[in-house]
Amino acid sequence: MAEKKYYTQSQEKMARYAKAIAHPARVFILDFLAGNIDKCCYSGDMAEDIPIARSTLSEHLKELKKSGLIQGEINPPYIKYCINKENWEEARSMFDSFFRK
Amino acid sequence: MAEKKYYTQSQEKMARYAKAIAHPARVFILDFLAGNIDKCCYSGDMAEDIPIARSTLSEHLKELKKSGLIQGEINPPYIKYCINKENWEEARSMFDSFFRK
DNA sequence: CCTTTGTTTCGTTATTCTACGAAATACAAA
DNA sequence: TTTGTATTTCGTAGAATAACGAAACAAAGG
Repeated sequence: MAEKKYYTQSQEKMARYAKAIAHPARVFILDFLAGNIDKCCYSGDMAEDIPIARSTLSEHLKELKKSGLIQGEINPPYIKYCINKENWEEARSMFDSFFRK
Repeated sequence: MAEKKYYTQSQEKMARYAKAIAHPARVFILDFLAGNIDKCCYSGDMAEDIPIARSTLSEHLKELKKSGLIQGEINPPYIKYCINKENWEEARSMFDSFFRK
C-alpha cells in the first residue's frame, strides 16, 4: 500500500544521513576518518581508541557504510575504511543548504 | 559510575543535533519553520500539511524542542513554534566544520 | 593442514523510538 | 459556568537500536 509521503526524497535522505551521524561513536569514527581522508584506516586502528567491543564497533561501521558516508575496501587481511568522498560531499551540501534556509 | 567517555562533548552534541534531524517528519518541520523564520508557526498550521496524528506531531515537536533547535512560545490559545536562532546557528556551524574536515 | 590475526555475524537482552487514539489541560468565548 | 478550540500527555504496542560475548570467516604464515 502506497503510504502517503508528505516529505520529499531529499528530506528523507537528509534524515538518513543525520541518523548515521546520530551517535557519538559514529561521530567519533567519522571525525577519525575525515581527518585521514587520503590515508584511510583499519578497524583495528580505531578499536584502540574506542573502548567498546569490537563487534559493536563493527556494527557502527556497518551502519555508516549503509548510509554511504564511508566505504570499506577489503585489503586482506585488513579492511580499509575511508570516507566516501562523493556522498560525503553530497551530505555536506545538503546540510549546508538545510541550515542556510 | 563514571562511564569512560572516549568522545568529546562536542561530538556528543553533534550526535544530539543529528538525532533531532534523523526523522523525515522532523526534517519537514524544520524546513517548514526555517522557511518562516520570523513568522513562526502554530502546530495546527503544520498539522494541515502533515498527515500524521496530531499527538505524533506533538511528540516530534517535543523532540525538536528538547534538542534546542526550536522553541515554543505559549501564546494562548495557540503555541507558536519558531527556530531557536542561537542553537540553529550553533548547529549550523558545528555541521559546517564537521564536514569541512 | 593448522594456527594466528583481524574482522564480521549471530543470538540475546535491554532500551529507545514511533505511532495511534483516548483522555487531559488550558484558555476564550458564549 | 458550560462549551469549544488547540494542543499535549498518557497508555500501549510494535519496530528499531545498541551493546556484549561467542562463534564464524577469510586469508597469511608457519
